Parts: sequence; structure tokens; C-alpha cells
Amino acid sequence: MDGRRRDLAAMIAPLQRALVAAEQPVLRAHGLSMWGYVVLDTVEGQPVRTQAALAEFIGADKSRIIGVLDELENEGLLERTRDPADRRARLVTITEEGRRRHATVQAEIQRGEERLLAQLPAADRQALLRSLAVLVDALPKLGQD
Amino acid sequence: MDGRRRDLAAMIAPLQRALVAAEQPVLRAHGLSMWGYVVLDTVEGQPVRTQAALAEFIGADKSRIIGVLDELENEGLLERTRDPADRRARLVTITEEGRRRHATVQAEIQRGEERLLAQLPAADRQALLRSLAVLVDALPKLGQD
DNA sequence: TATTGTTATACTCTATAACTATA
DNA sequence: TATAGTTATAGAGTATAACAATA
Repeated sequence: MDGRRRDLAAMIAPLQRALVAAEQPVLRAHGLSMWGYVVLDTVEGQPVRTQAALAEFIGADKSRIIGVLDELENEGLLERTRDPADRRARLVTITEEGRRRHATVQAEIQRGEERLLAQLPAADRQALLRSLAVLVDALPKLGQD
Repeated sequence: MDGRRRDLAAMIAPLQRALVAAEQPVLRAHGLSMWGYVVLDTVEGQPVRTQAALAEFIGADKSRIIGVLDELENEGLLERTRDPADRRARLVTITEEGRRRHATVQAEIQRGEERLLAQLPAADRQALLRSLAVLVDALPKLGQD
């Protein structure tokens, strides 16, 4: 029991705004939109089988990411190839240049985030990052109630 | 050193979306908009001297909260009184009914958040809430660089 | 008939700029 | 002249629905 506390959402919202604002100049400097970076960050781990799945994963509508994918493809940061098994679907794969761009931008973004995290003692910092990861990964399960 | 980690922003964003989605039905059930609740939550602690200050505090434009304040005032949840010292400004104060409504809604919202937080061991849960509070409160200072 | 990607349309939110009343 | 609050307008972002190709 720890009595009253602030809303989780009420704390996260301004944090989110600040982090996004801090990312903006970095993204602009490297010619990426916010959604462009989000897509790169998602596809960087593993290629994704359909654009719809990619869209749902990042919490966007499938129609919304098309312009984003167009741009990324035009810049050679990812490739869309028809799935031979199902010629309706398009496999989205990151390119080597995309991987490099992502790494550069991510490093810079995290450097910015470190300035914030420096406010915390090492143990809390680790607990925070670990806990956030747990919560995010728990979201899909909770959605199934 | 803990090597590579996920972006703070990349973890917070989906969390934020899920929390907001979870709040929506609660707010609707109690006749509050999202911003309406945010305003109540802000003013609940202490009255605020000007609408502009209130807007800035919640990360909104002063013009954006006017409709929100109108609704809240019409429902008797807060009061806008002219500041005698500066008749241009309007003091925003929460009413007793506003306080009750806020308490009810907040309790329900936090009950929902508990379902998520239940995923964490007690120590991490505390560290998370504590750390988020530290970070949010550190934001204004960082903005002054 | 159902699904993938795409395009077109409408709608919601938000930011900006004018206006008034006080200072 | 500058500031608090308000209103009006325009712009960005988003969701919805319709379409062509493939299953």
C-alpha cells in the first residue's frame, strides 16, 4: 500500500510530448519523419510479412503508413517485394542503408534520452526501463479481455 | 552499462495509447472529455491564476482549453472569476462537485491502471512510479537549456 | 466471397492569427 | 504598447469508405 499516487497516464503524457519534441530536430537532420523512424525501428529487428501487420503493430491504420513506406523506399531505406506465396502481400525489408540510418538516428535519440535518465539513480533507471518493457509487452494480452 | 536498450519514447508511446483508450469509456460514463479530466486533475491541487498558465502547464494552447473550460463551468465543476487585482485574468477554481467528480473518475482510472501494474513485482512498481514522477518534474528544467 | 494494398473523402484536432477588454 | 481571454480561420493528422488485384 502506498496511498495516493498520480495517474500513470498523467505522468506519461508530458514525458511523451517532451521526448517527441526532443526527437524532432534529430529526425529532421537525418531526413526522417517520426513515423518513418518508427517503421524503420520496427522492421530493423525482423522483416514483416504484410503492411497491415506492420501498421497494426505500430498502432496505425494500414492506409496511414503508405506514404511513409513510399518515402522510405524512395530513399532506399527499405524494400517492398511481392510475397511469392501470396502475391497480394508485400514483404517489407530494411536495406543496409536503412539499417545504418536507423542506427545513427537511434544512437542520437538515445543520447538525448540519457540526459533525462541521468536524473535517476542507476537502480531506478534500470527498474524503469525493465518495467516499461514488461508493461508494453503485456498490452496485447490485456487487450484480449 | 547495460548495452543496447529500447527507445524510451518507443516504449512509452504504445503505453500511452493503451492507457488513453482504457480511460475513454470511463470518461464518457462520467460526462468528461479527456482534456476536461486533465484540467480538473490540474486544478484539483491548487487554483490557477490565469488560463494561459493552466494551458501551458498541461501542454496545450490557451485557445484550445476555452471550450473545455466552458463545458466544465456549465456543469458546475469549476468556476471562473475575474481576478480583482487584474481584471483581465480569470481565476480558475474547482468546485466541490468538481472535486467529487474528479475523485470518482480518478479512482476508476487508477483501478484500470492497476491491472497493468499488477504485471510488476512490488519493488519495480514503486520504482517505476517514483522514477516517472522524477522525470516529469525534471522536464521543465531541461527545457531551459 | 474475402483479403492486400492503394486511393479518395471526410472529419477531428491543433496551431495561428485577429479581435476585445483591460492594464 | 502589452497582456488575458476569446473567436475565427486554416492547416495537419487521422479515420472511413471505396477501389483494383489476387486469393
